[in-house]
Amino acid sequence: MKYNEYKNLNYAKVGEDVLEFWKRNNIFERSVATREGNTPFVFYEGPPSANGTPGIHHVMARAVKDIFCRYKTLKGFHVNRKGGWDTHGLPVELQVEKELGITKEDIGKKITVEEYNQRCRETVMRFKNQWDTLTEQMGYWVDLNNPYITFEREYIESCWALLKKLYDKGYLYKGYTIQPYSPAAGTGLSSHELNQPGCYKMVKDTTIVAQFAVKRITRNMFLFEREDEQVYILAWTTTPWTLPGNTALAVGKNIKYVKVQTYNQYTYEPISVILAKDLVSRYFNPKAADIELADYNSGDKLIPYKIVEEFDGSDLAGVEYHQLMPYVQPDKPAFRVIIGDYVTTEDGTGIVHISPTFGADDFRVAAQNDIPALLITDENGKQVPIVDRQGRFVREITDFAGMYVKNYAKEDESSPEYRPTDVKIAIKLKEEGKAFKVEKYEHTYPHCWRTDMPVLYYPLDSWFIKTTAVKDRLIELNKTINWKPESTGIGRFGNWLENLVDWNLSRSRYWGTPLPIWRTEDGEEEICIGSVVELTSEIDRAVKAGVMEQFIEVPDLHRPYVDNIVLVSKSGKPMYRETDLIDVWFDSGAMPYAQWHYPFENKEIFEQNFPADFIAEGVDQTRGWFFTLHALAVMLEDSVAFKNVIANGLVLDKDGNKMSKRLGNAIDPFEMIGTYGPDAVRWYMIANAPPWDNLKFNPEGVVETQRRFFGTLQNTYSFFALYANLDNFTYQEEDVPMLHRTESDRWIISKLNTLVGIVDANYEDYDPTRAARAIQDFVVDDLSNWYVRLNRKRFWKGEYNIDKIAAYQTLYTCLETIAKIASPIAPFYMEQLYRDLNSVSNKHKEESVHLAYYPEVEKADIDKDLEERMDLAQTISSLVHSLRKKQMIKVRQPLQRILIPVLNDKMKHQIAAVADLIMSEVNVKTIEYIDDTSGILVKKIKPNFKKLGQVFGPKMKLVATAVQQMNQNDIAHLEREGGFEIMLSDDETAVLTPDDVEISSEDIPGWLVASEGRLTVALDITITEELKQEGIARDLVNRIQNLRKDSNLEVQDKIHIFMQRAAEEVNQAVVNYSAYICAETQALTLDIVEELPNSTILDIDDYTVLINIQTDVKSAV
RNA sequence: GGGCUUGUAGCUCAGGUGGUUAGAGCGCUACACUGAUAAUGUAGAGGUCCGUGGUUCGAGUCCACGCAGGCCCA
Repeated sequence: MKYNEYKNLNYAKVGEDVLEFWKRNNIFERSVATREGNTPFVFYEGPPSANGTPGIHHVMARAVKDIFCRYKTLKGFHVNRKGGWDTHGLPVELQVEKELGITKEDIGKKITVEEYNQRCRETVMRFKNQWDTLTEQMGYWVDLNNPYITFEREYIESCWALLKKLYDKGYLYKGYTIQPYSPAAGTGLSSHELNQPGCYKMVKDTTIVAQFAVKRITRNMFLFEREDEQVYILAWTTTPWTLPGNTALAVGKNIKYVKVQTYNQYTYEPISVILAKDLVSRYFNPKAADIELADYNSGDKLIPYKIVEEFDGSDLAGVEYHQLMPYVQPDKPAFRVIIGDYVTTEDGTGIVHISPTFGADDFRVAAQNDIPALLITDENGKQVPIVDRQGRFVREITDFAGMYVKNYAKEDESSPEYRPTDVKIAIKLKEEGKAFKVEKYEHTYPHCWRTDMPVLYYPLDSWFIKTTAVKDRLIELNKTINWKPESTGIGRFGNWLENLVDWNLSRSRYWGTPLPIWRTEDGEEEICIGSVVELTSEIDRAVKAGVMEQFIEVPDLHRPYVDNIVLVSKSGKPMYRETDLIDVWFDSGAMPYAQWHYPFENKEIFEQNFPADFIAEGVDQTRGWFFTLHALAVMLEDSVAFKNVIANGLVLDKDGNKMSKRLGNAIDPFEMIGTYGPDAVRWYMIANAPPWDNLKFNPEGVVETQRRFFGTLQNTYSFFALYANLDNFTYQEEDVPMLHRTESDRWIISKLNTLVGIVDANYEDYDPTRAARAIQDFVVDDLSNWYVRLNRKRFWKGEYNIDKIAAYQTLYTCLETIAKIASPIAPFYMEQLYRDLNSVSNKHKEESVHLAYYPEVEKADIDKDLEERMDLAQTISSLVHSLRKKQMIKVRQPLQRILIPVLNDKMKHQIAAVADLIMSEVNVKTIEYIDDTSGILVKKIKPNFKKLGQVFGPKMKLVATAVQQMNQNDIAHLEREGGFEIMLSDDETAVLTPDDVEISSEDIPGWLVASEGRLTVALDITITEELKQEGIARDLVNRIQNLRKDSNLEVQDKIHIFMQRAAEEVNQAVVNYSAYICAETQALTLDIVEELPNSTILDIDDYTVLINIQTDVKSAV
């Protein structure tokens, strides 16, 4: 059995071959099955939607998921991964509408709801094949055979069961939200409809800056200076018709406000007004600033003003004022100043008038501050706003009752009698002294695309889940979730929970999970259906009661089928389904339950798989999937839904721009994988930036990863395989005890074990990037560039002895361990590596690395001293190399010795232990150590700032100066006595200990030195005759090796060398080093001849040498 | 506008709890090596650590205010 050897490994082909192997041998299924009965590691798949093609960012997101599932499998956990598909929602609907060339209006007219939904069902899985292919090719292991699909009957039934549970707990209620509404068309508009071109138009509206009179109560007295002072808060509105609905005023927390004394320009009354400081100049003419308030005469054009006080927005919060237009009274305390997060000083007065029924922001801040909306009770006893659905003021608004708030009656606006309602309101406020300023203002305003009439923001019926009822629990449990990165959990998600509003479930659409609530027309009675069985029996009742003509089986829980069902209430009235669909986020948030058709079946499976140990999705899901999972889990199970979560960032193009098909900068994942193979793509994405940072995806980076990491690893394996095959090393021998292995063997094994621990800790901490980087650094720097480089000869030279076996075993262990610990990130390549090794050695019974187990850290094999001295060896070698370089002495020229000043015994022993390595690496004969006793060391002293800073603090500078002024004698004194007194000032001294400073050797007089940190190395550059000859010998070896290579000789081929007599130094070198040359070049004989035809001319420094090598001695000469 | 996040060499990124010469890889330049060779090694050039203030004996690191990019929300 031989180790596979590859020429020009094709990484894409590795992917294909390994995939084939996995499929043939059911490796994925077995990686789950072989862990059956072990502790489960629960993973939830956030379902993608297959109505679009997958992009490169999906590779990123899924690589992250895959890594931890594979890792946990290696650690022995039982990791089920059920796939899933998200199938409902607006994107599908829009795509279908676009393809059919229809709009929402046409549904139910040009096309039946049934046909429409059928189209959606077909469209949503259109690219499923592409998704499946990508899943396979990128190596994302997830069960695609039994996925959950959100449009399936069982799935929807589970959603219904959950909704009913919420309903029974009192968490489901009908309320309203503020939505764009067209009174002329009598319908709500989606934001999508509003974004149709031409909907936003320039209009000229009457705007009012209204004066809200501050109440003269104790709470507000800080705003008043005099008994008779009238203090008003100014607020601007472009929709005066909303003023009767005012219940609050909003200020910005950090905005500066001022109180200004002035006069009302319509009534000439003296007033004090409050507005944002930055906007004073917009309402007051600076020319009037110098006029005394007392000099004002009624009717003067220039109105004097005086800024008398300044406040922060937060000071104003809580100030109460008198209702501006007291037609209707609220049912709770209102009319006070609140903080609004969206208030600016860009226009208006920096104070915003709040009318909760007519603005979405208004509604939200009012709800957050417990400010009621102004509602009246209609003839049905229903609470309704003060503007009806036709856009008219209700009866209660006496002065304006029945008037359209906008011109929905299509009156002739050019007629001299025509007065918009807004103007009438302005006139009334002017008369009452409540208008500070009225003017026309031109701005854009949305219009209904069908009627061309202005849209109102208006409360429309909506079903809600009362998430605010469990807000504290949501926050509390969120704190137990391990978020990566942490800031998403406490920041983005935490803030979202802090500012929670009830979850608006309603969607006025067709393709989605229907709301399972039936109501009587008066809304008095209702039922929430929680299962198909319940629905069937209710239908049965309805048929018996006669509200339905005949019994129908429910074939599909979608619209329109459920809409055709009429149920009967307790009192015998017909109940119709609330036509809303529910938010698709409910579908995905329900997946922990619905994927198992829980609670109808699989109770045990559900319980074993809840909550999830781990989920991962894009950070854009924070308020989507992450929230709905969390909210449902808290409300239904009083539990978190997931314990660990990675919120990954975006994948941008190499310039940091968002990828889009339109801009043409989108990267095709299939092309990437096809070109570079799945492993390099995955490794690049994971190693380049932490998943939660945005990734600037540059294909050149993939190339680099492939070359630098996979290339190096593959080179190392090839090197191993080449010689192991020659020596028939199959790891059949007993492990060579560590004691009998070389320093470098023990070093790399020590490093390897350290690595295994680091990588384990990083995976455990859900930080794949650090894991990948640690592996990469080990492979490139430690294993390849140091261990293999230093030990090459042990592999290809000499007989198959214990030292050679130790080398093979060591390198084998490193490669195999890397295969295991890197397999979660690069599952294909590492599989091949593992199998290439294991199929020869049969060390493991598992035929796949993904069935194997994560290696244990052999603590006994970790030797920190050894790692430290190898560091020393590397640094010393590097210093010597740099000295050689400066002197232009090539490494092949041996040198006699290097000198290393040692500061203590430990350092000396540490270096001595790796002296052989250093000597062979830098080609010198001996290392000499010099210490204090030599008397030639020049030492350098530097303060230990960290330590001294803590002691001396502000006097640090004095200490530092004193330390730097110490001479050689002082340093010696300090070292000898363990203390040294320094002068800080004339009358202040301090005693230093050796710990307070760092002492290093600086120079060796008369030598060529180089230093780094505390290490200094001196090189003896004398080249004796003997060294010179050895250098020539080594050069000859080198040239002969080249000749061997050029002649295409195999590594093990023996040769005969003939050299024509050359310069005397060369001849001498050949004679003296004949044995060495022969050994190195696998030569059986080396002869100097007088005449050598057919020879190769070699240039060695200044010499010319004629050489001929032959495998057959007879053909020579 | 708000919340979160990023900003360090031409590029991609490291830089626990503050410590005085800010690092790596790639790229660039020069040299070396040549039985791992479509490799490798050594050296060099390259930095207002986004800006401005502040805290401190000492700030890439802590604080404040900005600037620029990104995401989510409005």
